[in-house]
Amino acid sequence: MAIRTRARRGAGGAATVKDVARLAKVSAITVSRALNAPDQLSPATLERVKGAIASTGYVPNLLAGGLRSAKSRLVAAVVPTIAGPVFLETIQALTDALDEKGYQLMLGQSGYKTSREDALLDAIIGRRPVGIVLTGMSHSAEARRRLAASGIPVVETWDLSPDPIDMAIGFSHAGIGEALCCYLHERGRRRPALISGDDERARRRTTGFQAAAKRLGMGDVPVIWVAAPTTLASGRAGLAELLQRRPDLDAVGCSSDLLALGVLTEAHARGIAVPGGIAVAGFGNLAFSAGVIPSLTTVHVDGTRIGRTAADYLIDRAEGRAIAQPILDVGFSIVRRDSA
Amino acid sequence: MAIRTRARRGAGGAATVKDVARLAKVSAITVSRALNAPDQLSPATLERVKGAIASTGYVPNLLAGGLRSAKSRLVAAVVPTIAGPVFLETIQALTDALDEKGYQLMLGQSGYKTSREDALLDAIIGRRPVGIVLTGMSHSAEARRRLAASGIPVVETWDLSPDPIDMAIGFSHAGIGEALCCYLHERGRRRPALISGDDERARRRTTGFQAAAKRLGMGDVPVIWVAAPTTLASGRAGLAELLQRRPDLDAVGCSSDLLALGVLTEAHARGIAVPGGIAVAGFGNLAFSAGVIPSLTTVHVDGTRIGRTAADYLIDRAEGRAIAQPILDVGFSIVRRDSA
DNA sequence: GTGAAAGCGCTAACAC
DNA sequence: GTGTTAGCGCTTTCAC
Repeated sequence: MAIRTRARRGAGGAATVKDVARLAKVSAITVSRALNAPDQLSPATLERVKGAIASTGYVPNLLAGGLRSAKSRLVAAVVPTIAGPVFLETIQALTDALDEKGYQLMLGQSGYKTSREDALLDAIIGRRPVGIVLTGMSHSAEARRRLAASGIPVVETWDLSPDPIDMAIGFSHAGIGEALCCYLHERGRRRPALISGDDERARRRTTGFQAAAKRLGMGDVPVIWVAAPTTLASGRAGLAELLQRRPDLDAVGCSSDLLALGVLTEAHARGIAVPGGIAVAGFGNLAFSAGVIPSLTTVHVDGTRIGRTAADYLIDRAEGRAIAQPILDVGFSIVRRDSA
Repeated sequence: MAIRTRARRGAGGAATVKDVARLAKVSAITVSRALNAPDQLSPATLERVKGAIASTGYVPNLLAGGLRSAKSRLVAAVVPTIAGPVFLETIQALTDALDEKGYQLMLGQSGYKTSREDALLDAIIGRRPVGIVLTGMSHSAEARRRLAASGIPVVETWDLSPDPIDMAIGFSHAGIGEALCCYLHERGRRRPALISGDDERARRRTTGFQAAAKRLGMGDVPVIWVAAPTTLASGRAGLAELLQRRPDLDAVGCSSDLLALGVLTEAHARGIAVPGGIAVAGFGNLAFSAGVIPSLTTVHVDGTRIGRTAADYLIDRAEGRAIAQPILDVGFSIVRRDSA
């Protein structure tokens, strides 16, 4: 009877290496090798072990393996919220790229509230991920310190801070604001206004736009600040308010395509021609932006590339390879369409 | 020297219970208790241990803890793709609810391709999560078998299959199709058509709609099938094609709000009045749906409730509580707006 | 090509 | 209240 002690299958416990080993008449380590280094085994043994794995339904416990080998094959990503459409491409690409290489993604939301950020960090660091991807997160000094102290590779994305914690893949938000302002100026617009979400990155685009406007002699640019996440409704309300403040405006830059769609909608409701009366530009190049009438001029950022590169960087680090460009500017492009 | 052997701080290794224990002059288990059962300790010891934790920067290794206690505090969620806006609310609510109770989310994408589904399942089961949330996933028989064999609690969401693997939180897709058909019929529409994504759940809504139409004597309902993910552009193209097939149609039901926005756009481009000429209805009640002109009649499903309830169910299970309603119908509602 | 022993970092079980 | 011992399931190391 004592022999059957470990055969506690079905009683809550899953099959372990030992169960498989016993069945295949090999040692535990041979089972491990059948999965991690199959070419170290003779074909015959390999076959026998595989059979035993199949018939026991054995699925290796990655907690145990990760503990021993100090390789968790887990990557953590933190976004402010997943409900905004902005970072989805990046997360999608990240998950896919990780999956291809046998890594998994753990997702955390910092949710614009700093209070829980520390608990979230502990939960992440505690799982000893091979890397952490920070996306659109404005982290406290304390958070930065803890991340650095943890020694876990970190990639900050969707931004290019002057002194990243570790690695960074992003672009210049101020640069986008400037570029958009110049774009509108070149097309003859002289009285632009902005509708912007109140998150940090949108704010930086706004500042960039205003600086460029000043330089180009377009004077002060009125801004409507709306609470993130931005919506179509706030875009409509924003245009309405802007028209009161400055009835002669000839261009509206929006910090998201959803806001821009709101502006298009409100303009249509009021009989204002776009781009005849006012030009409208968005940010994000969402799925609907090409299809609306008039089609929406916007700023495109390659979120997929950001996610995929972040995965590559972290896996390279995990596997001991050097990163050629730890700070990578992926740039952006203005997608010229009918609305501006 | 031998005494300092374990003090490998900085050399890649993070602080462990032992490091903290040594510093606080207690045993390892006392450190463990300071974190997991603080009221079992005297205030003085607790204080000392906390100080040691702070000064070592100790973050418990959850892999080790999870291995020993067989409690991973990890929940896995699988979605077909995160890039569609449909499941976001659910994932957001799930993450938030888990976070509140000290659990984390691991995210996987089945990506419409069944091939990698098995590898994904192994990666998930291998981490011994306390539960798995399946969202909008059409799983193979083999996948069902493996999940059931794993003994891990499973919640299937956004659907109500007749024989769930374990638990289910969703609603009837066929019921939505029927309800929408009746809604249009009541409003005097007699020649409806559909534009539908080709995923399984959309297909079920379509079938429900057609069955109801037949019962109400509206004859065959033409359907345009579009590839998932659905876009505004495919909605525009869909309406164009429908008008060729059936120039006298008076209502269009869409399997997503994005498709419906495409239909509104195309109708506008062609000078067709909505709802005067044709009525338009969507599905999903996305952020923009209330704000467009005309505002979009659509079907609302409480994705937040689904996510939150899924988290509750799995945590209840993990902590040994019974689930009163393992199969929960959260229903749906038709949001009556201007377009229909 | 295969195995035995040891131990990753933590906590359950049982002392005291 | 606190400590000792053992062991979760795996893989590293060294042996043959």
